[in-house]
Amino acid sequence: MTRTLSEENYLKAIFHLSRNSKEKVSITTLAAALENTAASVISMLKKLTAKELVDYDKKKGASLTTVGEKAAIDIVRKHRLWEVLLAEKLEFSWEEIHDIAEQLEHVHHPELADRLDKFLGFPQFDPHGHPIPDIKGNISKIFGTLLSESAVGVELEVVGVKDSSSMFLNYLKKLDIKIGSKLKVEQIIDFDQSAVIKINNGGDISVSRKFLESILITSTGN
Amino acid sequence: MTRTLSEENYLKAIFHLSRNSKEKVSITTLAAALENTAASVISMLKKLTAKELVDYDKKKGASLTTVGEKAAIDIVRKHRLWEVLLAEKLEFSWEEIHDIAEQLEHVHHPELADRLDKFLGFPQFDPHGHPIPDIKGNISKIFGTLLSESAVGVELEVVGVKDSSSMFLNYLKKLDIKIGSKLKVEQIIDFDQSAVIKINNGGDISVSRKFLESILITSTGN
DNA sequence: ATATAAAATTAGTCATGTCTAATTTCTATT
DNA sequence: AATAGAAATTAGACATGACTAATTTTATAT
Repeated sequence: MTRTLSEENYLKAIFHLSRNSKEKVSITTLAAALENTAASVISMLKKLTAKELVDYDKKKGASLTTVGEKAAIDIVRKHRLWEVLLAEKLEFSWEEIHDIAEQLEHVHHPELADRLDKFLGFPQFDPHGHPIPDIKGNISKIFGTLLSESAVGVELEVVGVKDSSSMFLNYLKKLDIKIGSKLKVEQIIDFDQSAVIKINNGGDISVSRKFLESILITSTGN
Repeated sequence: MTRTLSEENYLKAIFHLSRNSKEKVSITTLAAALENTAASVISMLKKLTAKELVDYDKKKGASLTTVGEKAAIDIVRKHRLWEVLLAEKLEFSWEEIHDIAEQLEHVHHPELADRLDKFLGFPQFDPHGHPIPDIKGNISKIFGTLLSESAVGVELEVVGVKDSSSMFLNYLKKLDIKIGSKLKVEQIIDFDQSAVIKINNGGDISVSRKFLESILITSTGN
């Protein structure tokens, strides 16, 4: 029951997409996420259905079976643990670790994740603020809320990002935003839902709605 | 110029085989090492020749170009560095690390090997006693000599193995032989070149010629 | 020198996982 | 209910990297 690289990437994509929207995933959505064609997606879903990793209903779309979900969580666990190692031990930066972890997550060994977990001191979150599934596959609820949900004028602290692309992370780097940074929403522009925010009590800057929806924060209680 | 998994495995195999025998490598030898057919080897050698990673002469066999050798050394460097991490940090045992490192060696990132090297404290040898190529690709001469070359009655210390297969390493584990173990060749049997050896000043045991040729030792000067 | 065995090569097949180009099936709107 | 547009599906092609089954070349022993 060894899984190919492609199979693992499909499982992971279905997992993330159905977690976001909480629904079954359509062919078109999957195709966009994986940057494949709809035809390719269909043929792979047939294969995964035959392997009983995926349930596919032409009306409602694809979802993971119990076995498929376990496999997906295992990959996500490895991805996030490797990210911690890359960032904390090998001193890679926020925007470099994702692409390396995309490769490392496919390394197979029954004990690898657990050994990593132990070596790293059982971290709860990866460097992007995402929860690391535990040895049993339990995933703690995401920590923090979206910056887009925050009230104006409240002191906030960055606890994670929803987008791990190096494009976004490089942008954050340029803005000097990292986990722990202080933010405050100064005003929301009705016209396009963009906002003016203050970073680390410094200058104001204008950001898009998409930006606000990509950052996880907690209120620091002020 | 990204290399596929298969390409990398061919480069590595040619590197190891031509290092052992110091000669160009034949199709048959490569096929045996990679557990592929001769036909498959030929078609891959054509591809690698077209990419200028390999020189292939039908009379003399295959060898690596300068670029090909650099690529091979890079893979070997990553393999051995990962083995150190797996053994020293993640507490995997001698016989487990090779197979995991076979996967990890194919993870690509321009700085990964150097970051690992630094984190691990610039190790000179991997857990099997093999030299780790440095950042420039220089490989220190192999440390130790073959147990098969040792004189009878001399106190010896294990510094490495030539065979990293889990089959051999499990055998060593059963015999309680690891790096640093004391050995002494008690006698050589003329008939089949097997030997009686003493392990850690304990009981005598009989081993084959093949065994003697798979262990690297130094004399402890007694 | 020639027969035989080993090694190398060629030709053609196959599985995997993509793709494009139709074609069919849904879905939403009028 | 008819229909336009979106989504899903099918059919067929292709690259990769394996394979088997001949066939040719090379090396070796008599």
